[in-house]
Amino acid sequence: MQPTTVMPPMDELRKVFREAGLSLTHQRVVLYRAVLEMRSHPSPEAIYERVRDEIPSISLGTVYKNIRAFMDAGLVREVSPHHGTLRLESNLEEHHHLVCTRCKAIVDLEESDLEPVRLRRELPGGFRVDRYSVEFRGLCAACSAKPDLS
Amino acid sequence: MQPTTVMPPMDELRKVFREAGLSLTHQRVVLYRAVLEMRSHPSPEAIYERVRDEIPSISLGTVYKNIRAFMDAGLVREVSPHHGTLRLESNLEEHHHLVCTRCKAIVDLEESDLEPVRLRRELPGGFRVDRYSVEFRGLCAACSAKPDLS
DNA sequence: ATATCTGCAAAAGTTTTGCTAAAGT
DNA sequence: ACTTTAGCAAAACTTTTGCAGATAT
Repeated sequence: MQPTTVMPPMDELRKVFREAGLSLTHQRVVLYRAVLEMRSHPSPEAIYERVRDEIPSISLGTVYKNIRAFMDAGLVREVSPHHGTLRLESNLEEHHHLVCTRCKAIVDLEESDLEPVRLRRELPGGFRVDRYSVEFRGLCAACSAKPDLS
Repeated sequence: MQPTTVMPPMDELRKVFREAGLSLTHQRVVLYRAVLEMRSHPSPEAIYERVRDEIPSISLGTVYKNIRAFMDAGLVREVSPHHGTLRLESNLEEHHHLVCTRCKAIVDLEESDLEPVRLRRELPGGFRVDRYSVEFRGLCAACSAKPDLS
């Protein structure tokens, strides 16, 4: 198992939430713990299903609101910067992406722009890789020139 | 500019579409050319806006249907394998992902599982990279054991 | 002539928002 | 007491689907 996030005890949770400006509700504690425990990169729906065992009356809206709060506070992250709407590419060659997290612009990098990626260990059992690509996230020139106003 | 996809002449388009089992409609030709020309990894909405200059009566439904047809035929690809629903992660360390394109499972690879990624050239002007990660796409053991049935 | 496609509208899925009562500080 | 949150419902947004008339083969 990877040495990832450890379940924080209640008094540390209190601190984490206070620093994030989030008040400490039962729903929030259960949701946060669920996300830390679930190693599967869960969807909001999956979290909702899971948390309902503990709080049957919780609403999906509450799940979404808290996920957003956790993301805004930097407690969790979303896996893909362009979830939400489909983005297409016609470049079928192996290549990589530069992604602006602000304006969602995507720019291709040619495969030859990078040294080949090399694994140091075997991949987890039986996974068959078709292809890989490297995603560089950051801010494009235009967005990093503008003020943040968030 | 990258040596990406070149605009195919009409008789080659005819061949491409025939091999994909797609009949040659005006809308389809205009849509396909639009996707090849747009280097911005466009969304369906962006393609719709663009194509409306040429075919004002085209419907958004037709855009979606043809995008799906192009993707199924392998003429274009979607940038992210997990668009459509948000996926969360609580691992805030630098790491990489193994993604099953069939069941959408996501597994973390530790940063130390890979040799560091090295660039051979400067990035396009002014882009500020916050972090990068490598995404390996393929089939997990369970999915590659099952038949395709698509 | 037959199969496929377009446009339109309805529907399904995902996420956000507004409101009031409830809970946290 | 005051502020923030939960639950609920409505709404917004993205994508898919069903169908009748139009177009392609």
